[in-house]
This record gives sequence, C-alpha cells and structure tokens, in this order.
Amino acid sequence: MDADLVFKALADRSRRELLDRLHARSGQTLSELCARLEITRQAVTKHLEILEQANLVVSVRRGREKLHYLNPVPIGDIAERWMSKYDRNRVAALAALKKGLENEH
Amino acid sequence: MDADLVFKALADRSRRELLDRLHARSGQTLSELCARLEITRQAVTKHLEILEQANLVVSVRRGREKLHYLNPVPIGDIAERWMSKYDRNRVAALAALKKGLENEH
DNA sequence: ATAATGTGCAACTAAATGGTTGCATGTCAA
DNA sequence: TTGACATGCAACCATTTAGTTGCACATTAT
Repeated sequence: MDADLVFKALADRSRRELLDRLHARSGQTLSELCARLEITRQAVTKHLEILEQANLVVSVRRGREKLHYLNPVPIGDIAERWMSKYDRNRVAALAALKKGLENEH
Repeated sequence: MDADLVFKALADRSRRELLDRLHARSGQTLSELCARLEITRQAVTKHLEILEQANLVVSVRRGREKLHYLNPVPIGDIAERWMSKYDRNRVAALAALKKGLENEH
C-alpha cells in the first residue's frame, strides 16, 4: 500500500465526508453520495477516483449504477504502522516539548 | 483542534519526514532539520510553519537559533477520535465490501 | 420506441501548493 | 567591531488541485 496516496486522499474535507457516508452505509451509488452535497456530481466522481486509487473505496458496476464500498484496511494500516509509533513515545515527546518551552525564559 | 489542518499537514511527504526526524530527536534547530534534505532552507521553514499551525510542532527561539519540538497530541487525537471509529466497524465494513464484490457476477 | 435516469469523459478555470532566488536582519565569536 | 552563522521575509514560478460546464453514452421504465 502507498501511504502517500492514503494521506493525500484523507487531506480533503469532501473526501473525508464521503468516507463518513460510506462508513454510515457502505454500498451507495454515485447519485446517492451526491445527495445533500453542495458540489457537482462530476466533482464527487473525481473524489471517488482518488479514494479508489488510495484503495480506501472499492466500486462495482451494477447495471447503470455504480456501487461504492468502504475499505477500512488502509486506514487501519496507517493507524497501526504510523500513528502508534508516535503514540508509543507520547509521554517522552511531551516531556521534551515541555522542557523546551521551559528553556524559553 | 482543527482536524483539517492536521490532515493537510500530514499530506506532504517532506512534512512527514520532518515529523519523523523530530520524532527521532525532538528539539532540533532549523539548520539541523535542513541537513541531508534536498529542498532549500526556505522551503523547510514553510513546512515547519504549516506543522506549527496544525500544532504538530512547537518552536522556541533561543538566541539566534530556533528549536523545534514534536507535539504528539494532534496525531493521537486523530487516531482516537477518527481512525478508531473505522477500526471498530472494520469487520462489518469488510463483510459489506466482500458482499458487494460478490454481486459483481 | 421514447423518455428518464445514472454515469463517463473532456476542456477549462481559479486558487492553492511546493518550490525557488535574492536580500535583510539579528546574534554570536574572534 | 567585523565577519560568520541562523533565521526571516518577499517576490516569483510551475504544477497540482478542486471545482465547473457541456455533452455523450448506456440502461431502465413507461
């Protein structure tokens, strides 16, 4: 998996909104995902393409409509391999931070 | 905390590299952080500004040099409040995904 | 068959992004 | 005090990004 693609995909508010909607109900069509969103359908299409490239969303064509499914794996990967690394040394990092701020005066 | 600023800050490879360096050793100066990086000092300055706006880095001026400290809190917040939400329903999401892929044929 | 629905594709635009160069300013050491 | 070092600031540039409009195409329903 390419962590860069995932981070880039998560950087946009609209795309996180789409992920939230798919998290609430996976398997929605493009039109469904467009509802109550202030951007155009074409813009949503582009966002979904980016989410698919990051493997955060998988889509399936069924007749004339396209169903979109949330894939939670890349987010889990990032949480494990990247975030926990920072969390592990959280206390030490905060201590260093505090110490640095004390040196100010 | 503004989750959007944090996600945006994390979206760039150079900035994640800077965070990694500060994670390895917190309290580095600007020049130290520039070493062995192929971009200019001015570019690094901009990246650090963005990281500070996201509260991922805190800096302290000491004489003519500026020390940078990693603040792990925002990353922890995102991991907890945002990512764990996806992790909780991971099994269900994967089941839905699998079911959707089966409907393809 | 025809109309409505759902999606795909291309061209275009404005703004944001990541980077540069050049120069100014402040601080420390000899 | 003078030079070296560390950082700040501004203008500029190319590319990417997020969005748009307009039209084409395929599928379903009447």
